[in-house]
Amino acid sequence: MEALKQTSFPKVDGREQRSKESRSRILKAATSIFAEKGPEGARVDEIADAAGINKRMIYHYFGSKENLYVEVLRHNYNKIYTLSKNAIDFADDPRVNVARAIRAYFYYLAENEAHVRLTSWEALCGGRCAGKLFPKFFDLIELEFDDIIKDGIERGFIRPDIDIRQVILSVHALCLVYFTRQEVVQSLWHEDMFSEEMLEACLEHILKLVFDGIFS
Amino acid sequence: MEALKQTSFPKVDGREQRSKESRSRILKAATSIFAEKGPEGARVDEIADAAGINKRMIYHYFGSKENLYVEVLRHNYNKIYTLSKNAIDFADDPRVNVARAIRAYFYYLAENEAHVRLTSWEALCGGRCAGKLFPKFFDLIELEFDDIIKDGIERGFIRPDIDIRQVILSVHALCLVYFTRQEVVQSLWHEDMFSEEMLEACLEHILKLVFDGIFS
DNA sequence: AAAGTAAGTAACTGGTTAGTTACCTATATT
DNA sequence: AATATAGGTAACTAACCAGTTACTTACTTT
Repeated sequence: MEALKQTSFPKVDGREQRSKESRSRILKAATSIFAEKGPEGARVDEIADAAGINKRMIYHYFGSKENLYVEVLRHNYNKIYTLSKNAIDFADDPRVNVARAIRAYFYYLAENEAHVRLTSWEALCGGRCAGKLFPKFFDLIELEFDDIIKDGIERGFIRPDIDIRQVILSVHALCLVYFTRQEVVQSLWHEDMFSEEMLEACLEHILKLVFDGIFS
Repeated sequence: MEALKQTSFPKVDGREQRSKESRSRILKAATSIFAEKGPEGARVDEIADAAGINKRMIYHYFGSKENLYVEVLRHNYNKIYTLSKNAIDFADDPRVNVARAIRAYFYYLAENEAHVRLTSWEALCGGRCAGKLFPKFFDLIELEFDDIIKDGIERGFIRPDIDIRQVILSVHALCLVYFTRQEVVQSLWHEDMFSEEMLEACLEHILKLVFDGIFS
């Protein structure tokens, strides 16, 4: 490997590689610590420790704590944006489409605590970024659902008086609440949640509610 | 008024009165600043300024920032606890009961931003208090709804396979989301929300969803 | 192999903040 | 009127934290 010293093939463990690794270690550590403590509570020293690098390097790669935070958010929004872009896949029955979309979102939240917490901090700390820098996400969701739901209304599956934006917000709320309001979940169930069966039961409840309501 | 110097009638503007007023001014200022900035972001000096008293007095009346925060939370939970205790009022139609309960909760949230934000901070900062100190609230709600919904099931208005806890959580989620996720609301509606008509439209959507779902 | 450059370190700085101290003032009791 | 006590103030302190400086190490290029 010492033979590969041409310009186009830098040493495998060379500066460039280490640099990239440092940058991504910082971003990973920052994601978990910003998610845990929020943009105010997170400490630059703690992020540096968790990333196993010197604090100076955070300023070298990201300029400031604020900038690092924005980068963490961008990463986070890109992830779900890409995911939902690729999730579009039309089936015949609009019920199947809606159910699949809800299921995908619900399990994404269940498996990405950092996403849930980062957006929650953003919501509380005045949406310093989310709303302004990454507004595309809900535009996409709206467009996506628009197609599915208009198709459903045309074919008589969905009530024509429905407001798509309300539906999106409601589904958002119904999925999110299990992960953002764990004190409430705890105080209602008095036991540990989030086994595979429990999650599936919650999702099923959401689907039943969206499809039929609670009244018979 | 200077004549009323007996033991049982202290001077109107005496120490006791001023003391009580100071205490409640601190509590009021603390509520609004803790709600705005959270338990970490709130500054004791800022609370003192807002209350128009010296910082020393906060330590005199409440001992510590943490203690003051707990007191603010206790106050907040007592308020809604008392409110929902008094809201029980059986009508014949379980639909009327459920609709009234949802309406009351929705408008309580709309009119009490501090409550919405305080519980949101609590949810994120690890429920240092809410879950442990004030678990009675959801027990009460559960008991209350339990009656209403069992009555509804017996009389064939409500689907018998429904889990009451899931219903409570869903209603909680559906009402809360308008006030906790304003970036999402903004990015869906692109306009200022929360006029009287808009609020009523949102509530109507929630009721329709709970009563019938979105499918026809 | 020498020079240049980027990665990395440790120790520091200036500003902020929870909590304290020493002191003053007004009210209530004797 | 004298004394005790609770309400109130300003200035301080010890800890903490974002960001910086001056320096060292190691890789890459010539």
